[in-house]
Amino acid sequence: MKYKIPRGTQDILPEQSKKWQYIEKKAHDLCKRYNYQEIRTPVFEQTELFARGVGDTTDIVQKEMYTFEDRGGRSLTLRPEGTASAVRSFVENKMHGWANQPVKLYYIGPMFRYERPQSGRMRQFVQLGVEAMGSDDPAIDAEVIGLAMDFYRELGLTNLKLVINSLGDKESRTNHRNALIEHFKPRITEFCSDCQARLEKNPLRILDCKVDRDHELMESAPSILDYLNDDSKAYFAKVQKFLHDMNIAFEVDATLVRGLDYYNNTAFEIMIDGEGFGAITTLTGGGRYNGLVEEIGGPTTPGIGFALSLERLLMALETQGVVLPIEQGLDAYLVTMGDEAKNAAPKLLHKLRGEGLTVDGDYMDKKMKGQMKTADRQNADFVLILGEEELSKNSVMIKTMETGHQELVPMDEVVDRIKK
RNA sequence: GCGGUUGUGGCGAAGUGGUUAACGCACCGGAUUGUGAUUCCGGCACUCGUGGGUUCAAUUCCCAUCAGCCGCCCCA
Repeated sequence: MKYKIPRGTQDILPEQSKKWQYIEKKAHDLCKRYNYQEIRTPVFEQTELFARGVGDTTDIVQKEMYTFEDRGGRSLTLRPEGTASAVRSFVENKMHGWANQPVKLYYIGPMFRYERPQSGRMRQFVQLGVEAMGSDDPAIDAEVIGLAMDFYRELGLTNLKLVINSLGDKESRTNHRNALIEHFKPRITEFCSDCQARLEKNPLRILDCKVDRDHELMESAPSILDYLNDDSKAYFAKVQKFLHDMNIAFEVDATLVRGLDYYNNTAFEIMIDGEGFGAITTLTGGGRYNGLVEEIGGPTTPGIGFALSLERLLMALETQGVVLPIEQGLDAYLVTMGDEAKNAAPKLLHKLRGEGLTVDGDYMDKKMKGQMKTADRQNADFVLILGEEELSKNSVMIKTMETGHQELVPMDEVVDRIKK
């Protein structure tokens, strides 16, 4: 084969795209109920936006971006995530001046990261992202988390685990980070090579290392929760109270770290339990990013949001055997015999479709038997048989496929007959 | 960026250094000249991911490369 799909991408074929349409519609409906409005931004942005927004020490920026130069010499990047774009648009369109605050936005669209593909990780993948900017009320943290949980719940997913943590403000984070380095550094050689690399890069990650989980220094390591200042502590307590009030189960994990630089205070992940799901169990990641709008050039504005992958959602639905209520099949299939009937087909099909019916007919010049077989395969409720006999009586033979019963119906009663 | 594993028709899957590359499913045609099941009969791979090498001869051996899958890192 001469041409192949690019690595880490996929064609979503009709059988799958039905599911996509279903979950996308669910997302739109749910966001509407929560009063979040859709925003559509370009799939590429100035490279600098991501370097600045996502953080130039992150893996995403350092080694995963699709960056290219356009003919005008501008450095552009296919978006690796959606928050930076949403914030850019917030600032550029001066949304901080909008009458309704906070500004509550969502988007669904493809993101791009240059990584080695594996289960649940593609180079092009689709995220549903939700962002609320302008409020630092802990109630909106709970709202955003609740939206994500509702989305999964309404689609029928079970065995979900909500994990939350507080990363504190910038000062708390720096202090904690230094404490961690001090804690591990003297004996870092006792740890795996990954952890040794993590020490300077991201010491927090040492805490959830699978290799060294039983090392005695793990238990005694300083917890971020002990480094929160009073405001951060009170804020985190409020978020937990609201989640509790909303009857949303969660657990606090002081080792939960998010990989993007912009997070502070509330951080959360929604994970899935269960066999056969592969190594990647995080379905949703999100958190608060109070410094980001300012970083991008806007006024000081708090924000919180999350992103979830639709591919991973579909995988989860698949492994849990959730069947989505997707309609399929035709209302009717038109079978014709003879040239005269064949010539009358377009007019009849067009009329039926104009009445809102899902119908199809033969374009492969098949014999009657073949046409019947096609109708059966396509799950048609009715077969409309049109031959010389029917034409001469200005009628159509309507066969109910399930029962096999059939009767001759005058042409102008066909629509009513099928609709009921 | 690193590691493991796989690559034969639309799909699944055998196979061998040398004559027509099994079989199953699907599909197409016929038996049934106006009817979807089943059954029976027939059809359906100038070719074994791609490129190169070894050989009289390669789908089979060697090398490279690309891709899929799984994992590490990281992330949604």
